[in-house]
Amino acid sequence: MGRPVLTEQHREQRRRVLLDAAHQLYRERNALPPVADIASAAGLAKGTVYLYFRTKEEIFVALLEDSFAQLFAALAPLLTALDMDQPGTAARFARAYTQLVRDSGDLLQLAALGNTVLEKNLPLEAMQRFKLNLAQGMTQAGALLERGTRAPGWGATLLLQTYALTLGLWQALDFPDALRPLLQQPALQVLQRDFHTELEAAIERLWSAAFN
Amino acid sequence: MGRPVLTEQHREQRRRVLLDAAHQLYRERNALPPVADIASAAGLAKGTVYLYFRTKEEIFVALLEDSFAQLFAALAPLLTALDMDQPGTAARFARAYTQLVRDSGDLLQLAALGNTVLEKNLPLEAMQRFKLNLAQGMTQAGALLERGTRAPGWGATLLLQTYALTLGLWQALDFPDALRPLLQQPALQVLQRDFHTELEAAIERLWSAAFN
Amino acid sequence: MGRPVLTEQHREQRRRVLLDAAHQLYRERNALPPVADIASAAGLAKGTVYLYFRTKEEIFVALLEDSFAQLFAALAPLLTALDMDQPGTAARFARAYTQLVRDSGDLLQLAALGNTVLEKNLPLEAMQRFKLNLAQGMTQAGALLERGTRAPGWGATLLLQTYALTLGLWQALDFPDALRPLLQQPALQVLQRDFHTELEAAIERLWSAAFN
Amino acid sequence: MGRPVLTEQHREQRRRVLLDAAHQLYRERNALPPVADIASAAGLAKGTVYLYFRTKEEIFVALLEDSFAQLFAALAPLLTALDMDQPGTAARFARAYTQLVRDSGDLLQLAALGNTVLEKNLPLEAMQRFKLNLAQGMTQAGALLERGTRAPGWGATLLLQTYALTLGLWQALDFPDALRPLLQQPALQVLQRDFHTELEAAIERLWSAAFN
DNA sequence: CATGAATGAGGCTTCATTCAT
DNA sequence: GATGAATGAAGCCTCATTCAT
Repeated sequence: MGRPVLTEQHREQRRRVLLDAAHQLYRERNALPPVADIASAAGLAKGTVYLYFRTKEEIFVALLEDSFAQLFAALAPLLTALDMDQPGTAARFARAYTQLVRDSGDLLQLAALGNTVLEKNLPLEAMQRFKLNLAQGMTQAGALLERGTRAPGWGATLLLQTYALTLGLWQALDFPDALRPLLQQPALQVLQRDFHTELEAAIERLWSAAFN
Repeated sequence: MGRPVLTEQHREQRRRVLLDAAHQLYRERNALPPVADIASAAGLAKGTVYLYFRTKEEIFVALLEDSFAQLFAALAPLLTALDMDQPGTAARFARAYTQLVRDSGDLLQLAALGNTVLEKNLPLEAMQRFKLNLAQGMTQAGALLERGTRAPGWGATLLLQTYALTLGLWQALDFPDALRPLLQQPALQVLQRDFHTELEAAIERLWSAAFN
Repeated sequence: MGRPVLTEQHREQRRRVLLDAAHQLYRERNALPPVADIASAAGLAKGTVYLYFRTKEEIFVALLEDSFAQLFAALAPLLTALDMDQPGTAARFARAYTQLVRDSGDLLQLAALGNTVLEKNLPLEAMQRFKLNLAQGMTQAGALLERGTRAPGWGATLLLQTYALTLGLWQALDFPDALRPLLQQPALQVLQRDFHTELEAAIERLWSAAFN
Repeated sequence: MGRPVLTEQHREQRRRVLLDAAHQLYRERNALPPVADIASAAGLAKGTVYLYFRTKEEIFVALLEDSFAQLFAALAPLLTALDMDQPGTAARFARAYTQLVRDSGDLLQLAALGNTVLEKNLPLEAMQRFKLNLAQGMTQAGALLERGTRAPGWGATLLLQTYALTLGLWQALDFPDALRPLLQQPALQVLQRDFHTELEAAIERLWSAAFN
């Protein structure tokens, strides 16, 4: 009676192809590309996209979710291994964390779209799932930090602050390419810093307060 | 020289009317309103808008600049009065600062548009001016913090981090209205916090590390 | 010969299921539903629909043919029993006919689609068959009216006029649901009449002229 | 302060150009043409169409309203001049009316779209206006028929029936071009009649009953 | 200066139909 | 026969911006 059940795998593959194409185009253009372009970059027809995503925005939230999932996955062992009784916890975490962020690709770029662009045309359910995943990730990672000796919620709060600092710093220090040349001006000194360097310092500062 | 002065005043008035209309509409709709709507809300014709702003986005950057200017203006006396030799500096600042933010209207909402929406269609010069203002504001306010006894740049850095934490936290905790009902779910606990409360705690933490 | 029979029955069953589903959805939405919806309402797959109908429109013409067949089937005994020598023939027919129409479900709604929507994408052959059926129905029923004493074609003509009056009246008095509330306005009085009441009067008038 | 008030005239002109273009295309294709085609046929840009009509469908209702207005305008003198005390009223009206219909262009073709196609995407207000106009036209023309000696509503009712018969007959006798060749078949005799001839006969029958 | 009519690029989404399995 | 994934044509409408008056 019809087709075998290769379906589920196949479906996942297709989604992947589309996500990769979208990701690629997003990087190139720094803006949500038209669906037509995504489709053709994926070697599929325009209509096919809508078999896998209900909305263009849903594609990008999916991308964002992937990035977050990866980040949290990488964060877990890091937090587990973190020896919080030794001095220098903050510095050690800041360094490792910055590396994670560095490896996380366009996470921040995508995340910055979140509140403004993506929410505009996103099926409610998709938005909800995204927020739930985010909350869950923070809660679980937060628990790893508490080690039973801290007040419940302490870890999640610290991670929330960490995330906020990261996202905000990225936005403050990100410049459109066209503006890059102007960065030379001394008056712009505060803003012409290297994001990752600055991130490490900021996180260390935040965490050092949390571990005293 | 009679003409230009009158003209200049008039020009400023017109800009103001347009900015107010745009601001108002933005608040109502949570999205950049069409130029036609801004114009008619201001009691002007569509084409007139372009006599005062080159781009729709320029309107909103102007709004953003205003907000920042106000914030920095309010920040200066606060920083000047801040007695950094007393204990509790961080807490005192956090409290006062949170109040400023609370009073600053839609600063954050607008600021979140920055890197993604506004930069997309902004005359280079406008973008540049905005970044310069921001940098200058931070540098100057930062100097107030240093009081000569700190390394140059120390204050600006702290303020940059403060700003980043504020902006990022706002984005993390902001929910589209449509999602508000779902906030009840316990799984979303981490994200269902009150922004200003959370902000005060985060800033205090950040600053407490800076003052040890 | 065992196979084809079973097959033929089966085929007829399938068609029926699809027709019923289509009919149902059409009533609910007042518009030709997407094939996907018809299929799933029938518990079948989209592709399957095309094993039984060449075109979406063909489904609805089939529905229409069914309705007409029923109407003519009910009309025959009525016309046969009609005593045209008695006075009041027109009134008696009008009453009985209106009842038939009332019982005929969505015949008119579907019929109104005919010239505009359905013809747009209908295999020529299907359109032809439909028109033939209609013509035949009228001719045969018309013959019943003539009773040999009238000129050939007289009956069919009267029935054609009867049908036309019915269809046209339905369209004139049909209002989209969204407009229903506005029917209160006195200016709309002419159009806010009950279709069946009006139909009976109109048919009686038409027929009374034919029987003098 | 800006533009003179040539506007209103100009606006009317533009509407006319668009309506004519739409009308023309509709005749050619027997289907609502794409807005892009209407625009280019009118020598205007696509977006311009939406300065004059909110919806594609609104264009066609406007066309329909025009046709009706013309028909009613022509009907008034005809009804006024109609000597209802002479015998042969029905025949005289039927002849004159049929001529009006013949001259009315695509009125019927457009009218047949009404309940099905047009209502699908029509601003409520436009639909309402259309129905009001129609009702008003019938009511006023109906009053002319009553000459004070008939029950109020009698005339409007007769006209409603007249309209219904006209519209329905047109639909019954209209064949898509592709089917024209098949009309030769004797089985289709009932339906292969000339619309205007048939209309005159039908109207005469209807009216002859009304004037006895 | 101010106007607002005109422009036309831009982009999403729906859906009938096909066809490989 | 049945399936449903894939296709890609089709078409509406919005809106920033320009420019003739």
